[in-house]
Amino acid sequence: MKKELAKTYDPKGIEDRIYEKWMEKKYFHAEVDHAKTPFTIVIPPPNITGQLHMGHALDNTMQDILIRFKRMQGYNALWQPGTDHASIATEVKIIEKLKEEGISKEDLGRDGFLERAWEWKKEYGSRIISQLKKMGSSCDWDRERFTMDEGCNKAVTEVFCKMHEKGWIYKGSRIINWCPVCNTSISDAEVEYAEQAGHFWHIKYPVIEEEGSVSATRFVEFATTRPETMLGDTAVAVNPEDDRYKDIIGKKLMLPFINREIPVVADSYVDMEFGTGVVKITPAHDPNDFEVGKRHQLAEINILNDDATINENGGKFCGMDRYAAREAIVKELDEMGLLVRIEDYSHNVGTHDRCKTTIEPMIKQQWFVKMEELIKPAVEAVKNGDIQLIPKRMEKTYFNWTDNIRDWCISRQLWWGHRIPAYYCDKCGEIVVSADAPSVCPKCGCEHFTQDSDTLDTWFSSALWPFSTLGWPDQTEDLKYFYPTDVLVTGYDIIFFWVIRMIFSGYEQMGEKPFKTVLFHGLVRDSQGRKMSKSLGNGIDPLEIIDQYGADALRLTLITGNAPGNDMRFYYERVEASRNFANKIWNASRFIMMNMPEEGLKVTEPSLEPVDKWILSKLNTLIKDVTDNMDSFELGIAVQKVYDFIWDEFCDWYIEMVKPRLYNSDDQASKDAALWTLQTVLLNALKLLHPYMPFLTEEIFCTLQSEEESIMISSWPKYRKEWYFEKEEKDIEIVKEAVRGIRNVRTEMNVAPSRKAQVFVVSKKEEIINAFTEGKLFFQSLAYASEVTIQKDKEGIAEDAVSVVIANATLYIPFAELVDIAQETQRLKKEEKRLEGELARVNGMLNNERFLSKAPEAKIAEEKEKYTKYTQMMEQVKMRLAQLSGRTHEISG
RNA sequence: GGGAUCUUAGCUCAGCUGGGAGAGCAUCUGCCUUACAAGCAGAGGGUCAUAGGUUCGAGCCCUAUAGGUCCCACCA
Repeated sequence: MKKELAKTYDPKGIEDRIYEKWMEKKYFHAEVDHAKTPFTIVIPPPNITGQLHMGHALDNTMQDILIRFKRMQGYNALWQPGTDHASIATEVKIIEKLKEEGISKEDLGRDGFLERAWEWKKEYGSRIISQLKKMGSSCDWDRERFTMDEGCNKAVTEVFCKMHEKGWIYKGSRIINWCPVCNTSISDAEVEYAEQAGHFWHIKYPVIEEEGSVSATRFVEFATTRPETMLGDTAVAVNPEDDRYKDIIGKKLMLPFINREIPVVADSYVDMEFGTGVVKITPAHDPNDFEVGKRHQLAEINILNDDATINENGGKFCGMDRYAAREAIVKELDEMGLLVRIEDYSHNVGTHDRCKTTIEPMIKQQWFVKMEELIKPAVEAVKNGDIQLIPKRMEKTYFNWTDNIRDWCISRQLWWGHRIPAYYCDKCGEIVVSADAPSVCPKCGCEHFTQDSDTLDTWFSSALWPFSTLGWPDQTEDLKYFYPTDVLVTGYDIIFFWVIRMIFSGYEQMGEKPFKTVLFHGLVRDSQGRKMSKSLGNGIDPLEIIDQYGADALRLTLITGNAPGNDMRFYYERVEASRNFANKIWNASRFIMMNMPEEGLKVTEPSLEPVDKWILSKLNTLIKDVTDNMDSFELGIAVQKVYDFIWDEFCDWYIEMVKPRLYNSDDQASKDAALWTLQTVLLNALKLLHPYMPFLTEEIFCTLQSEEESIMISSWPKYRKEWYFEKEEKDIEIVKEAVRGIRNVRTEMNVAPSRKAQVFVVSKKEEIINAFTEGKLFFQSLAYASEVTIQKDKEGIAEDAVSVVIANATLYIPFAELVDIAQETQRLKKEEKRLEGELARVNGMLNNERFLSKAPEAKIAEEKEKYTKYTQMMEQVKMRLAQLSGRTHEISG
């Protein structure tokens, strides 16, 4: 039956309809099947608070391409989807919403708050999923998971208890990063350093003399960027080698306001060259000072409340905000004559990556994961290639982190998240870590416990994602079959947060890597190269693009011309180009369908003509190249090749070349062969393109091949020996070159297309003559030839014919009127010059003995061949020039 | 301070293990040729940041320099 398609491709309506069909047919669903090889990808779970942004769009397009590719190749492809509870991000959002209602989370209480949080999850968790579906993502939605669902919680608890037992999870008082706004500790990875303009306050403390009196003349001067922390100073340090201060080491200073006597200690941590060579030591509020304090047994005095106001240890500044206190302290120091000077100073300040609040280092009891041993297999795996990072340079970033790893602070003072499975005896305070609340205290026998109120860092559960989603800690069939997963696709920005943690968790819990390959992509930036962000308002909504241009166009845009790990800029013009390509394919398909017989094509073994063999051979090479590229994750290169093939070779050449055969019904066999080839090539090209543009390819495939139900479950094309046609490829390329040559001179000579002209081909070479004889027709349809005459010499060709020189042949096109000989001469001279250049290069190589002795045989042979070709072309150009010059003389003489 | 990366056509970027510089968009010229003007045919445009080096041969490898971007550390 003849199929009708609309004149332009309109993705609206089509995409949703097709996606629904795929869902209904359960094509995305994967079950354990030992007859097939699994190919697994776990999705980087998007936040339940999130909305689809360009980063997701890119990330999911890449995954979908790989999954669809492998599925078509016959793998049992599983794309495991799910969402992340994103503890802090979500909690902040919910608090904001509560604030609008005029209530705080404390008003609701823990249980009430969690109830609200689950409601939130229910409402918004599905939003991002439906948006992913719009992209065409072929995830197995039957397996959708959530990082805080029952199974994941079981996994988290299991890991926590196991690691605690092993001693790798411990509770301790450490300097941690405290966010006073979010009211929680955060890990080192969550601290973002930002350059801020600040001040360097030069301050001095008076020395306490031998007799115990505070000196009015002797001071020790130092500088600080955070003067308010002086309230917690418990020492001042100098370098032991520093001659300037040797005499005061061991002496005491008087801390202003607090009137605490603090010692001068010697510690090599102090840089003599920097500032005055003196550092005030605040062990409770600075990581380095904390270390110094440990070495010198200094007191750790916390001066801050959780909201960053000064606490009772701050004396009269108690209750003031940290910045207000800073101002007040500086003012009073100045009045006391202890402020030496103020210097402008730009320095890096640690901020919380979520809320951008300046963090305060504080000493707190927190839970940590000991990293020293845990990280080892993760380092080894990447070193020995067990896990491959793409691009390879990401390894350096990876090792940079693993080599300087510090213990991971995993407790968060939040409610939304996995609650720490630690219980404290109400009577004696004994800590019991276990999956369920203990009934009796092992120490005192008390039966009342209180669970740790903290929750875990959200990445703690994401770290288990590759196996928790497959059923771990239960030894499920899914887990045995699908684990380890194959590829992880993600942005390089979460390499520390997530990738590394999944790797060491995989080795520790499963004894096996979580994935074989990590494919990194970069950031999608705006057209000016800026990060897309809410505050800048420069974000482009993928859903709007889909609405306007279709998901396929968006997907193609995100993949084309982008190498792994590189950032890209987003341009509407590029989406338009992608959309145009979709339309191009649409129309080529439409053309083919319009020419198909009503009853469908019956031919099974067509007698192929050279041009059919040529395009099949080209397709064959394409299949091989694209498959190779995709196997090595070169997605951008692969799709570029499909694009070029479809647009240039197939549409601009092949279709144009076979049109006369389709319009002429005299030779049914030839027509059938053309139709068969058109259909075969199109279907195969569509398959190659399907992972990139799933909707369009499905729509055409099903219209063209009504007996097959879906392209996505069709088989991936394979290279076939019988589709390799060396001779035909060569012959058609010669014809193309000649056609291009003729078109070229015609435009240069300003000959209107309507004016047909006879073309003479002069060549002595048998194979050239054959190629042109076979391709005669093409010169009429593609190069405006009225007639093509092939002969061995110049006999009968007008002297003023325009000539086109190609290898082994010269084409002459005599136009009715005189061609401007000067112009024609000039054109040929240009060609002569070009050939001179080519010959000079080839000669340079072939006359170089070192080249001949050292270059590979094949390369030498190639250059020799070129030499012959260019020499022949040169001869013909020279000959033609000589003829024209003779004619010029005739005319002028 | 340490590290990574980039510098290729007017713009945005490809260019895999070294072997005659590419694409898209933009520009110019001609075409509404019965699949497609979201198109067709043609054209112009690049000492591949700079300077050295290795090599028969360098956009690609090495060194240095300049400029941009990013990551890590955080000298108070």
